[in-house]
Amino acid sequence: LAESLKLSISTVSRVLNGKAEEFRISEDTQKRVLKAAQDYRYTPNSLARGLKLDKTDTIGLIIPDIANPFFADIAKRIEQEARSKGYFIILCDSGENQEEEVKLLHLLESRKVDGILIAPVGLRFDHLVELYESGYPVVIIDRYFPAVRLPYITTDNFQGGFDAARHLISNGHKRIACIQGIPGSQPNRDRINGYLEALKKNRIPVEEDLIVGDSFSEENGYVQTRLLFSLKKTPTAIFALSNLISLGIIKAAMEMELKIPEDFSLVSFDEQPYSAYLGTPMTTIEQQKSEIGRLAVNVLLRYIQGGENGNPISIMLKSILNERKSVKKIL
Amino acid sequence: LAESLKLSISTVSRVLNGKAEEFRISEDTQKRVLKAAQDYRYTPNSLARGLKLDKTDTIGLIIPDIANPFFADIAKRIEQEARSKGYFIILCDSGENQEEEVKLLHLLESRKVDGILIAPVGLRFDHLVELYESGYPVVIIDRYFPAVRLPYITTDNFQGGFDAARHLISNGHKRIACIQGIPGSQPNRDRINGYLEALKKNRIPVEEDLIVGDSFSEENGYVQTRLLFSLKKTPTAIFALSNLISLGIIKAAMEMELKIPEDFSLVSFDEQPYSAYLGTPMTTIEQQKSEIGRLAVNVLLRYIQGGENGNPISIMLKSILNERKSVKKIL
DNA sequence: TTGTAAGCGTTATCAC
DNA sequence: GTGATAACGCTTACAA
Repeated sequence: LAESLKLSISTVSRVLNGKAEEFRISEDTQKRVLKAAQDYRYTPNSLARGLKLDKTDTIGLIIPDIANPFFADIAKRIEQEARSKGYFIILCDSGENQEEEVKLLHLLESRKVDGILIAPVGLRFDHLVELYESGYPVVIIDRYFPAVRLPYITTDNFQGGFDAARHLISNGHKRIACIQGIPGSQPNRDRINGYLEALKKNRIPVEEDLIVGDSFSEENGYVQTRLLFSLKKTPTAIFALSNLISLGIIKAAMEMELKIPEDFSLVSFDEQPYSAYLGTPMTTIEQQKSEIGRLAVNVLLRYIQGGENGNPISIMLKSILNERKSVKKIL
Repeated sequence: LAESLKLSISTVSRVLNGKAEEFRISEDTQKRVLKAAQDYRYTPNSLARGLKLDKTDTIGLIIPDIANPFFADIAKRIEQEARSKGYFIILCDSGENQEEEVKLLHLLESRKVDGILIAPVGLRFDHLVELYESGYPVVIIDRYFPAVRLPYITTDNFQGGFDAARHLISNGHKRIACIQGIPGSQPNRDRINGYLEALKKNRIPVEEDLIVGDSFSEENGYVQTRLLFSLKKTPTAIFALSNLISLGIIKAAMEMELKIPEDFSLVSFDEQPYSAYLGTPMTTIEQQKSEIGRLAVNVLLRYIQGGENGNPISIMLKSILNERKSVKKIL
C-alpha cells in the first residue's frame, strides 16, 4: 500500500473495499483516498490478497485439446460465465495425456485455484476422486465415471448413440459401422451401448468387425474408413463418434471417390459451424455445449462457496439430432 | 510451512528448492525432509512465493474469440509453449469488445501476471502503448499498429491479400468482390491493400461497390453475399477475408443455388481442418498459426526475463496459398 | 472516525 | 550444516 501520503493504511484498505459505510469513514477522507488511488494508478495486489483471504478468484480448466472446436466452444462459455462471476480461468491443455493431466492437477492445486473444471482423458480416475474427497472443488465435464461419486456435467451419450443408430435403421440401414474414439472412455462406451441397444431393439445382429477405431482423431476416422471399405461386405452407413473422426471419413471417401450418401450414409457426433456446409451437409448428434459450460461453472461455484455436503451434483443433458443430407433411405 | 516436525523451517525450504548442495545439507536431513513432504502431501503455496519473488509464472492471454478455430489453434500452441517453459496461461476472451479488452488488461495487471499476450480488437491502441511504455511485458499477436512502437507477431497480410487477388486474376477474373472484416483494423486494411495492389499491377479498375462488409463473422459473409448477387453486375469471384466469412458465403450460395466454382470462384483467408472437405474444397490463404503462437511466447519471455531495451521485436510471417478447387479459370 | 499490529507462506539475509 | 527473523502487500481484529 503505497499511500501513507496523508492519513494511513487500514483506512485506505477499507475505503477501497467499499467498507466506508460500515466503518463510518468521513466523506472527505473517502474522496481523498479514491483520488490518490486514481492518481497513483494503484492496483491492488491480488497475490497478497489471495494469500490473506485464502482464495484467488481463479478456476483451473483442464481440457484434452483446445484446438478441437467442441472443447473450444465449451471453453468459451466457461470463460464468459466465470468472468461474469468475477473469476479468471487458467487454461490447461492436457493433450489427451493422462499423465499430463495428473501433473496439471497438482500444479493447479499448488497455484491455489479456487476450484477445477476438468474434461478428463484416459480411464483412470483415482486422482480425481482423491482430489474431490480431499474437499477440493472439482467438477467433471464431458465424461463421467459411473459407480464413482464425482460431480459431473455431461451429455447423455447413450441416448445420442441410440438416436443415431435408430435414425440410420429407420432409413433402412442394417450394416452400420461405428468408428469409435477411445474404447474404454465412458462417452465412447455409452455411445456404443446406445448404438447396440438400437440394433437389438430392431433385431439386427451385431457384427463385431464393424465396430472399429481407437481415438477421437481425424486420422483414426481416415484409416478406419479405408479399412472398412476393404472388407468383403462393406457397410451401408457409418456412425462417427466425433467431429474429428467424421472429417477423416470424408477425407477417405474423397480419395476413394465414394459419394455420401449415395455410396454410404453418415451420422456424426458433434455439431460444428461447418457441418451444414460440407460437400454433403451432415446429419449430426449435437451436444449442448454452451449449456455444459454454463452449468459447469455454476455447479463448481456452489462447491467453492461451500455448502454442498450431500451427494455429488450430476447433470446429464439431452443430445439433439440434426437431420441433414448425409443419410440415404435404402431398400 | 507445516513441517516444524523435527528440525525446522528454512532448512526445509532449501531442500525443497534443490539448494541442498549449495548449503551442504546432510544427506540424512534431506531424505527426512523429502519424505515428510511426501507424507504430508505438501504443495508449495505459489501465492506466497509469488508475493515474495515478485513473479507468478503466469502469462495473460487475451483473444477476441476462443471459439474461432483460428484463435483456438494459436491458443493451443501458446499454452503448450508456455507450459513447457514453466508458465501458466490465464485465458481471457474479449468477445471482440474493446472496452472489455481494456478492463481485462487492468485486471490482469492486478493479478500480477508476468506478461501479456494479446490479439487486440478495435482501432484504439493507447492502452497498449501505455502498458508497454510502463515497462510491462506485452506482445501483440495477429494485429499490429503501424507507426506505433509495440512488439508484435503477425502475418504478412498485405502479401496474403496480394496473393489471393493475383491468383484470381491469373485465372481470368476481373470482377473480384472482397468481403472484409472490421474495416479499420490493420489486418483487414493490409489484406485490402494487397488486393488493390494486385488489381493495379494488372490494370484492373477498382469497383468500390465490390468491397463490402464490416465484420469477421459468418453472418457478415452471408449477408454480403446475398447483397452482392443482387447487383446488376455480379462478381465472378469473391475474396473472403476470414474463415467465418467464407462459411457465410457458402451458406448464401447454397440458398441461392449457386455452385462454386461454376457460378463464382472463392478464395478465403484462414486455413481450417475442414477447408479441404467442403462441398468444393476451398482455396485458402493460410497463416502460420503454430509459429505465431511459438514465437509470441518466446518473444514475451525475452521481455519478461529482462534485457530487451532497444526497438520492439516485431515479426511478420509469410502467408501460404493453398490451391484447391474453388477457383475456376474463366475466359 | 482512524491507527496499530498480527499474520497469510514463502525466500533471503545473517548469525551461530 | 542449521536456525531466527524480516519482508513481500494485504485484511482484520483490537485499540484509541
